[in-house]
This record gives sequence, C-alpha cells and structure tokens, in this order.
Amino acid sequence: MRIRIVAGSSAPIYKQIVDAIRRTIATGELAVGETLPSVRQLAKELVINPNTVAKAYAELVQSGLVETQAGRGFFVTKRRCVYSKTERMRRLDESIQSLIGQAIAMDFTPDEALDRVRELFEKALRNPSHSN
Amino acid sequence: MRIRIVAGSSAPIYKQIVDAIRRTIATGELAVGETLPSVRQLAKELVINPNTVAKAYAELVQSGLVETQAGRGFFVTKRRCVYSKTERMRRLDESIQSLIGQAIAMDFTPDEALDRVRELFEKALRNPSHSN
Amino acid sequence: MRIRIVAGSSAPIYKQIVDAIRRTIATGELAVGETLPSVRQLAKELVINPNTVAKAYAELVQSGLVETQAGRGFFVTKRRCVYSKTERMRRLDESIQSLIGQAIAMDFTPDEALDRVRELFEKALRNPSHSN
Amino acid sequence: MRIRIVAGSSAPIYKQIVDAIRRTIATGELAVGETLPSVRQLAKELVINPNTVAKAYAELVQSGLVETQAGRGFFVTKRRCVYSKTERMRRLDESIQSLIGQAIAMDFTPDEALDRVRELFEKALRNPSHSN
DNA sequence: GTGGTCTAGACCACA
DNA sequence: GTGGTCTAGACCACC
Repeated sequence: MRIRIVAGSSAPIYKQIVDAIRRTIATGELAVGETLPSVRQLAKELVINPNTVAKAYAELVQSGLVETQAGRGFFVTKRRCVYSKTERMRRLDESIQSLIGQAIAMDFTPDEALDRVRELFEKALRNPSHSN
Repeated sequence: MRIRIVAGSSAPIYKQIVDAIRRTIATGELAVGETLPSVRQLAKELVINPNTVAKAYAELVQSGLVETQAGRGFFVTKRRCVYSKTERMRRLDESIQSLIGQAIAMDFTPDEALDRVRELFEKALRNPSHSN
Repeated sequence: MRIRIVAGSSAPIYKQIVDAIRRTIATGELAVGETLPSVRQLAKELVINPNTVAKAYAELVQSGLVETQAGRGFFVTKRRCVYSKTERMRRLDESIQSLIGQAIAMDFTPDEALDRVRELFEKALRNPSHSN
Repeated sequence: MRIRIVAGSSAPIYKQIVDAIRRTIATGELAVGETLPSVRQLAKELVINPNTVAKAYAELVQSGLVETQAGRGFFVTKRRCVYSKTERMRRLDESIQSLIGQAIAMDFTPDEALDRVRELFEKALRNPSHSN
C-alpha cells in the first residue's frame, strides 16, 4: 500500500493517513482481515514519527474500521456501522460542511464542486485507489 | 451587516468571520470601496475578543479582498484570485477525497452522499453563513 | 473536580482519567455545557504529562461525551448515544467480560461480584462521586 | 484438556491460557498433583508460539497454582490465595467502576447492566473460557 | 519483531 | 491563557 503525504496540506499528517487508509478499506483495496502496514514501517516509509502513525491508527480503531492485537498488528475489521444513524448523518454533514466551506471560499460554483464530487466518487468506486 | 457566530461550530470564530465577509463581498452586499465595520464595533456586536476580529480582517487583507488605510479603516478592494487554478483544484480535491472516505466508510451510497452535498450546498448559498 | 490516580493500578493512567470523567459526567456532577479542567491544569494537579491528559480527553471527544473548541477548552456535550445499538451492546459486553475475567481470576463467586456491582451502581447513582 | 483460543479477543493469548487453566484447576478438572500438558504439546495444539505457552505457565507458577520440576513438567500445586482480601477487593472495585462509567455513559439503566452482567457471568461459568 | 504507554519539549493556531 | 500537532526517545507487554 502506498500513501502519499502532502506536506503543504492544511490537513495534519495523521488526518491524511486516516483518510487514505479509510479509502483503501472502503474501496476494498485493503480487504477484511488483512493487516495494515506496521506502525514503524509506515512511519519509516513516510519519514515521519511513529507516534503520528499510531495516532492515525488509533482513530481508525476508535471508528471501528480496524482492530488491533498487541504484538501482532492492526487488522481490517468486518464489523461496521459503529455509529448510530443520527451520528452517521452528523458526521457526514460535518464533512460536507467542511467541503462546502472550502469550495465557497475558493469561489467554486456549486455546480463545479458537485460535478467534481461526483467525478471523484465514481473514480474511487470504479478504480480503487489507482495505487498499490 | 450582521454576522452570526456559531459557538459550537467546528470552524474557528475568526474563520467564520472571514467566510461571512467573503460572501457578503461576493454577493455584492458589500460593494467595492465600501468600508467594513470597525474591528471594535464588530467585536462588541459579536461579543468576542477584538483580537479575533482583527485576525479575520488580517486574513482578508492577506488574501487581497480587503485593504486597510491606517486610521481610516478597512475597505473592499477590487477582487482578484489568490490561488492558481491548479492550486485551487488540488485543495478542493483534498476536501472531496476526505469526504468520500468518510462517506464510503460509513456505508453511505454515492447517491445518498451526493444528494446531501447538493442539499447542504443550496442551503449554504440561500442562507450564506448566517449573515444577512 | 478531583480525580484520584492509582499508580499501582493495572489500568493505564489515561484510562483511569477517562473512567473518572465519564463517571462525573454520567452522574451529573459535571453538567452539560460545563468545561472540563484544562489539560495543563489537570496534568499539573495529577503530576503527569499533559499529553496523557490530552489523550484521555481525546477519547472522551471520540465517544461523543465531550466537545472541544480550540483555544477555549473542553465542554460536556448534550449529544448522546453516538453509537449504534449493537455497538453499545458490544461495548457493554466488552466491559463486562473484562470484569468477569478479573472476578473469576481472583476467585470471587458470581454472587459476591454481582452484589458488589449492584452496590457500587447504587452508590454511583445515589451519591454522585462523593468527591467534589 | 482442550483450550480454545479466541484470536480476535482483546485479552492476550497467554492470559487466556492462564485463565483457562486456572479454571480447570478451580473446577477440579485438573486435580492437585496432576501434570499440565507440556509446553510444546499445548503450543502445537493451539498453533501458537511455545514462548506464549511458557509465559502462561510461568505466570501460573508465579501465582503459586502450579509448580515445575525441571525435566519432568508442570504440576498442580495445593491452592493458596495470592492477594490479600483488601487487595482483591480494590482490584475488583476498579473493574466495576470502569464498567459503571461505561454503562451509565451509554445510557444503560443499572437494571439492564446488572441483568447483562448476571447473564454473562452464568455463561462464563457454564462454559468456562471455551475449554472443555 | 509487533503495539501500548508515558515523558519532555517544541511550535503553531486560537481567544 | 487554551488546545492541536509533531518529534524524539524511553520502557513495557506480547508474539
């Protein structure tokens, strides 16, 4: 698995990792039961501190996407939908609001933004993460 | 001009101000050459620290939307784009990718997510950031 | 608010903090909207590293009991039931299994353990945390 | 003797072995003076690392439940209590407090929680740790 | 080798 | 003042 970290991004590194792995799981690139790269290995690969990776992984565990066995590693869970219906909606809305903020702040029209969302959505589902 | 600050929002207060003013300018509510409310007045109105308003104004100046003349106040300047097209696109995509990861990970279908994006977008434009 | 940290405990410090605060919230000792002690202050009080407190607080945020506003502090949320029904059950069972493991390992009879659980439950609800 | 190891369990493998054997001794399934399965045999049976079994046995020896005679194996020793009464109580209470925090925070009523505790307790005793 | 916890300390963003 | 991120490095538990 290859994750690209964008240094100049506004998003913190650990968030970028969470996002990236969430996508690889969501698209099935990382299948249920598979192990994630070890904390130290990924940290070395990305040339960042292991704690930063650990923080990202901890968030994935919290959200139920990933489980951990001490001494063995992190595994993609089969369990899903940890959150209640309203909570899922709340979180989706939060993400969307953040997107809208970005879009409006940069003068994209709603149509431009929506088109791009649709486009990337299809790409994500069709061509799971074009990296390997 | 009236700006409503949402305390519980995830967006920092100064950011909310920046966005709100950006939109009042975009919609023409605040025309080129007009003056913004003074820092102290707006701070009093919103019951927040003047430093926070000052910071928001500084960001508007920085982005080129607003100019300041010492002792006279802040003025709407002629609009110009700050980010290059590719830079804008890159930043937008970043936000979108994050949204998609969230949505798929929480088992929302693309249609559900897109509909919600459209919905919130319209809401945001109809009722721009609680300012009116 | 007073939290006692037990050095010799098998539970990690940050877990003890989570538990303690969870209880003060659950019993209403810390009411909705109230602010938690600041990270640095609590760290100083407990003579531990601020990061450890921050980790505990982060877990409370994740579980929806607490919200944060950067620069202002941590607040008790009114939102509840972040988790789905099955997830709540799963988490409850996990806690119970852990308890049962302890109890059996130390040769408590089920009746002894159950009585004690009942007793402490009543105490918790009746006499919110006998500390202030 | 048959011990089932649950890979996905939160409890470490060696701990599961310790608990399982402790219970076979408590129930008399393994009588005083009897020998435990050899480290290598049990490891092979459970398809785990012999070190893990060795560690479990070491803990049993440490707790006084089991003795070892070099070259001959591990034997069940006469039972004695390891922890003082107050120490046992303190540890149990710790686990219970944690459970109560969880339960109340997730809006379970004491009755719901207690019923579940009782239920899982009975299940645990009827089917002691998947060994039989 | 793996992850888990904790410390110390830096630097930034926010109010 | 507050929290948020990241680093460096220690020590432990587990496999």
